Amino acid sequence: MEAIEILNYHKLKRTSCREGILEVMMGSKQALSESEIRENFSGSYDRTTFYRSFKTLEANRIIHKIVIDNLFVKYALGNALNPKKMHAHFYCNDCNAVECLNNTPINTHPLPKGYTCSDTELIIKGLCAKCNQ
Amino acid sequence: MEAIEILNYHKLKRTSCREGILEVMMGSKQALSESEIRENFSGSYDRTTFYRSFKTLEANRIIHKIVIDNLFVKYALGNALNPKKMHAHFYCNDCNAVECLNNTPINTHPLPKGYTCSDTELIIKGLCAKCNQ
DNA sequence: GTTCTTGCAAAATATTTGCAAGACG
DNA sequence: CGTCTTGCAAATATTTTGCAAGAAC
Repeated sequence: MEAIEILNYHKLKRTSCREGILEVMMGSKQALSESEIRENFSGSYDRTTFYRSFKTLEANRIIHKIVIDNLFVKYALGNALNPKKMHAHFYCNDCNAVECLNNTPINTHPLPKGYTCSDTELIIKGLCAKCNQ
Repeated sequence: MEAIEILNYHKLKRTSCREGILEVMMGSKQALSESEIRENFSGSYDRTTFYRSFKTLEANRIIHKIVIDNLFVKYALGNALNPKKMHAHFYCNDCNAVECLNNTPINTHPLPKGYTCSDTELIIKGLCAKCNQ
């Protein structure tokens, strides 16, 4: 799926900022921060515009946000076919990379009486293959 | 264990700010934010001092930090006997309360080849018993 | 042409740092 | 008394908001 198709599908206006963000993200295996996306960007946009674009894309479940402690905020593409499917995220303590672990299932967890769960966030921290050498 | 004992045990100077923070936290079943702790505080301290105190207490594993997306940063007492033991956190979407789920085990999760895990963070979001009524 | 998006400037917020004064042990 | 802690002021960083101009459809 191309960036433009995604925008059309969600009935979002095709602007070069949104299109560029999606292209950068589709070209990366890792989650990217606002500044990382801006660095890989051909055009030049105001940060405000980036933040607003992220918000729109997130509201449409095209991308999702991952917050590592308070250190990093990164964004990753959602699974367009199954946007609600939960998945775990991996954070490398060494190179700070963040990636989605689509094959790591999240088990259901027992909760105290009367509690209900709507969502689960699992962040696994450690060292990625490169940093482990 | 009293606040002063905890400080002594970790060879930290007994200052009224640290002592007060620990007392407020020991009196709460929930994780508290910097501002919530400051509100429940008898004395009056600079925010800088609070942040530095949190940092010291966290470095000594007396408390730990829980970050909910980018919305809330809260602190909770660690388990003094077993500070490294991981546990899950519950976040209530309605009342924004955060609490430690000490009885919820965190399973080990399969990782890609070459990856190693040093820590796991699990945040379960939903509604707490009160907000579920 | 109407509605949504952008850029700019400015505000809000959380957190950190340097430095001198003060408290702890 | 030496070291660690505090308060103040200021810096940093991130994100949000209002408003007018501009682009999309």
